[in-house]
Amino acid sequence: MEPRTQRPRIADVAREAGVSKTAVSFAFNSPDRLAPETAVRIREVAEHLGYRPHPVARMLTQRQTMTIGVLTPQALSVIFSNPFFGAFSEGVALAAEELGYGLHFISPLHGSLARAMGRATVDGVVAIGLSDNHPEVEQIRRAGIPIVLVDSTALPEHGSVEIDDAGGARAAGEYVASLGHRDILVIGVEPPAPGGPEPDGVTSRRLRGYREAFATVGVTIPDEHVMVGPASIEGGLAITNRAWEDGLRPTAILAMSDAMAIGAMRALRDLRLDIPGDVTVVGFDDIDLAPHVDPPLTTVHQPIRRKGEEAVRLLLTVVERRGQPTTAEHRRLETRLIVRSSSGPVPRHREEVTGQPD
Amino acid sequence: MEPRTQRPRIADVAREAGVSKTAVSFAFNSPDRLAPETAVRIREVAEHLGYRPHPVARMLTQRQTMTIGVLTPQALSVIFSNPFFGAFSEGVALAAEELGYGLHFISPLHGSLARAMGRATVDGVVAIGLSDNHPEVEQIRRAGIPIVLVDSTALPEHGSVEIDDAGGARAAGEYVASLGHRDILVIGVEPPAPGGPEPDGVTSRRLRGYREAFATVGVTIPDEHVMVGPASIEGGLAITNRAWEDGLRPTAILAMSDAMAIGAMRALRDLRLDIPGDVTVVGFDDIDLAPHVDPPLTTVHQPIRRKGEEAVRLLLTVVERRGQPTTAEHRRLETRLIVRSSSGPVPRHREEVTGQPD
DNA sequence: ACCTTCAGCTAAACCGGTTTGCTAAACGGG
DNA sequence: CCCGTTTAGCAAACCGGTTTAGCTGAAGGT
Repeated sequence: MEPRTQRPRIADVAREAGVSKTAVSFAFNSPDRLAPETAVRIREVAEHLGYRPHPVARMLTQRQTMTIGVLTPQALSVIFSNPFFGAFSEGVALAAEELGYGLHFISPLHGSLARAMGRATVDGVVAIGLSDNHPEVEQIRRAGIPIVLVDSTALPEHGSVEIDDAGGARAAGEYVASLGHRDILVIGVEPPAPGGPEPDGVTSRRLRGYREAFATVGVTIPDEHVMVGPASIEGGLAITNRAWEDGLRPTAILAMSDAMAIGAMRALRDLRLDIPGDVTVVGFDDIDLAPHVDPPLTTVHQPIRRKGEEAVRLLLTVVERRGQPTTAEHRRLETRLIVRSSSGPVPRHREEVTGQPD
Repeated sequence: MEPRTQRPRIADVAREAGVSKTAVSFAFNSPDRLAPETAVRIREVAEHLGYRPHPVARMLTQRQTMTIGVLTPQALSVIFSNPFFGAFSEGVALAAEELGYGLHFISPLHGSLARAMGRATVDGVVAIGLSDNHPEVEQIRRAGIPIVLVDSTALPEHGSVEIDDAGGARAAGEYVASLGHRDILVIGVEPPAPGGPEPDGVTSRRLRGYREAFATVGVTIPDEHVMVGPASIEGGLAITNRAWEDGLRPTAILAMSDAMAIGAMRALRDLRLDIPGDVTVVGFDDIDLAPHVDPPLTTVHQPIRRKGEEAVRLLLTVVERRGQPTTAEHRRLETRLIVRSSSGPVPRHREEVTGQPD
């Protein structure tokens, strides 16, 4: 009776080939330290037994995993629904694959990101959208593994990649203002952790840009005209409906994500409103599908894939020179406004009622 | 001079707390085997030292990684550009997160999927689009870890989740035929490995469905009217352009992926053709954005997220009862045609020239 | 003939944890 | 007060590899 048909171990190969474990290890990792025919024979025996070195054991001894993590404060099951994240992952994957690293996605485990980090066997992580006031941010930082922050509150000690959020938002705002719009609804992405006001997150930076733009024409966007929700089609849809229920009748919507802008357009259409005839909609991200939606979306372009790529390259430079205390590098990528067909001038009948009231 | 500020090990905590390694381990894993105050003290010392059990070492001893892999024969950097994959991953992530498993994406490493599998520390994998004639399929199978096949050639020994490809395609074909179309272009997804004809892959199954549908009206779709490429917007765009350059002038395009259908629509628009006035376009997948593109896409709906979820649940039932030789379960999910606005009757001026020639 | 060198291989230590088997002290019942 | 049981904690083995230090025998040099 077979004891159990287990996966063969290195010792099994060694016994079968009549050599030591060391020799088997050499046959795989440094064949030059063995007589050529011995190496060949060992590999034949291994092949015959179906032996593959156990990756976990190998990781343990080599003290590296050849894997990088993508850390998100949101559940993967929600963030994957945003095409932005797909494109970002594409960039990450591109660089990781090129450099021979595997990819591990890390999201909160039973509500705790730190716990998920603890389980993850990675050499470094790219954190996306990790805000400064995340309750576990300290634990995560001190995990002792290299981190690159993307779209997060930048910190001197970690590398970071971000975009010119304020600039992009300002460009969008100025453009919309120049079309004559004065009654604006801003749709923002919900801070990952429902914690505090996230003083310097992506949402705040973009909001600042919008506000700066309107300030130049003497308009302030009141807080009640800024509504946040999950960065998805449904999120944008729900917010727009809520705004209309609240009695808001903006002539333009500035959304901080294309997915949300698309949701907003859906809601507007359901309200029998024309885009851009009745309402102008401007997104943010410029996802692949932005030119293909109905109507083609005016939006702020950002180099999403490149953001992923650069983050990985930055990360791997610090991963690969373990020890040397690298000075953290900070990169900022540019944004630019892309005007398509979802934006237009203020509708005639609204021109008088808007503007500064008194 | 500090020897090196390393990550603390269990022995450091043990020494500092004046107990054995065993006690430290117990403090974390089975506190009930220790006096309460001892457990607390040990955890305090650990916290103070910033100790976290090393995940790799833990995996080694527990013989499980609490991670599942998503295996794709394509590079992640290409497959992530298809929204279908995003939605699928969403389903996978949903089930994995719920059950406390992490997610690892496995794609070919330096061209070899088997090598990538070898590196990956996972308890099981969900393989998507792994065709039977993939050169490394045997090695992957014999890796000795549980596999569930999705959209792949099903095999009795592994669990599988698939959809009614032929049925969905047939429905699309019948609908298009009923609109009077007789001159069809089929846009298919390229088999992952450029190997052979992939006799029973997704592409073949869907093609069979299309052909069955047209057979009922006495039309055969010639091989020159079936063109394949990467499942992306660019893929669909390129194929459509190539078809027009080849002199093809179909009145309807059946695409096996929404992304490709969207690319096809872009190409048609660039050719100054109206959709559906001049050409009808039908997709496959029904991605989230399908209703939002211009024009809203007629397509075959499949439960993408559920496919991911079910695959993971299937996988974990076999992962969790290691040992018992489970009988592999095979699930097939339904598809249905969703008619939107990208499809319509054959244009008048084409009605006479089409039909069965002689 | 003797020493050195080198090729080819091995035993043992190690990576950082968990688990098993055992011991010593405290407990408790009669 | 004695003996069986429990409690608290420890040493050592183990998971499955890699790596270091060292051994052996044959070739090469003089």
